[in-house]
Amino acid sequence: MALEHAILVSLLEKPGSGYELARRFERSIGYFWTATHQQIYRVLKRMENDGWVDARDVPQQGRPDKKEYSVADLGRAALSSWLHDPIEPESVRHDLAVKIRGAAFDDPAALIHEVERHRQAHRDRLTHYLAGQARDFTEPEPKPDPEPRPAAQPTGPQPPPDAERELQHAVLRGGIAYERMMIGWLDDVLATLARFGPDR
Amino acid sequence: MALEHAILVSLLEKPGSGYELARRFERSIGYFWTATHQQIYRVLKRMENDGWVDARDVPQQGRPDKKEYSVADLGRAALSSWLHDPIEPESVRHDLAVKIRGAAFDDPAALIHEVERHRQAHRDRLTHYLAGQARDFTEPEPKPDPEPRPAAQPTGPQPPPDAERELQHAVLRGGIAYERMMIGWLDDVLATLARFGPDR
DNA sequence: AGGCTCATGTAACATGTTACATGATTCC
DNA sequence: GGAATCATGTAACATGTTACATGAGCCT
Repeated sequence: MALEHAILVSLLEKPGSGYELARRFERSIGYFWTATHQQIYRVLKRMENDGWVDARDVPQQGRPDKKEYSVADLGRAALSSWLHDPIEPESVRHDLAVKIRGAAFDDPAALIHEVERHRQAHRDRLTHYLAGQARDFTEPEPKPDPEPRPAAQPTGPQPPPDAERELQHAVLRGGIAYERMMIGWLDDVLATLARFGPDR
Repeated sequence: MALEHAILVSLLEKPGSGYELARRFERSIGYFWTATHQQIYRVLKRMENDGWVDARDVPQQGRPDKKEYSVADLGRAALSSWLHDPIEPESVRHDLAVKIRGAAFDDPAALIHEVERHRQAHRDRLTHYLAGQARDFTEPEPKPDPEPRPAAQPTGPQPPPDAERELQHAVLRGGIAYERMMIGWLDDVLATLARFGPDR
């Protein structure tokens, strides 16, 4: 499983509390992974016990204190080892595809609204991703980091600092490609469903 | 959850044993849903208890007997009701995307082989889908069913008989679009990774 | 006063994965 | 004789989901 690893990556990109992680999993990380706060708190506790992350209490004004987590050496090593382990290419799970094949035994036309809803959701996500891309990845030259990184971590190899940004962009382009593909396919499905009108 | 519904759809398309279902989940149904035989046996047992499916012992020559399941009226009703319930558009989970973002904190070039492996797996699947499409969906006219369906089931509306085939094809086209998208994206990722060579 | 956001959690349950177990037949 | 396929299952464990719980402060 990779929830732990997704958390490690997110904390390496920026330390934060369980709550903040949960929010990120609704946004940028959520492009390719989802998790609820219950899951995150549970896993985070285990990771703390295993020494993968360090926690530090951060008092705040006007807000409850938070525990800010950051990646410990053991966590960094665990991530590195996972990165070097091959994983099986997963197959997708599409509830909607089950519905589409199931519609043949019910009323195909009744599915049109559902498919249109999904199409709209994918359009919305695409719009959101494109906005994010325009916001974060339009500068022709990556701006020279005005404040250099705190310090090079002691462990492991150190890729150039803009690798982080470039690879985030590559993943975002994947999200964009996925949403575009889905919109196109759902149009195809709608055209197919339309051929089985309500009274045929 | 939709494993039960995926099983119902598969059994409506053709009755079969748990073992046969498990095989189908590695093939056609597996395009959009996966399940191991353990899961299938467990769920199938529950479905039988709930009266969603009927089981019938089929003795075979040279092979162990099998329990052939078929969809009962209650199961058909359950499927129909699920089809009419809206579901949330799911977000994807891509281990590989976690790895790609994680590579920024390790050695990006070390990921190249892994990404190439995945690209190959998607190419293989695409080839397999295209072969299936050529095999099953090339006739310009759907062949007139020589042996008409056993009998119209008593429940629910009855779409035209080629709806099943057409909708299966639409789902397969989705699989094809997905694999093509992934291959294109992984090429993009490879080009990005290549910019962070082993000795930069 | 009521609802929202920030912040962290417990408990129960549903699903999914991995390992193990059995036994017949067919193919090499 | 050994491996693969057909066929069905149990048990233990890991993950993921849903519901519930608490409490401070901010906004209207």
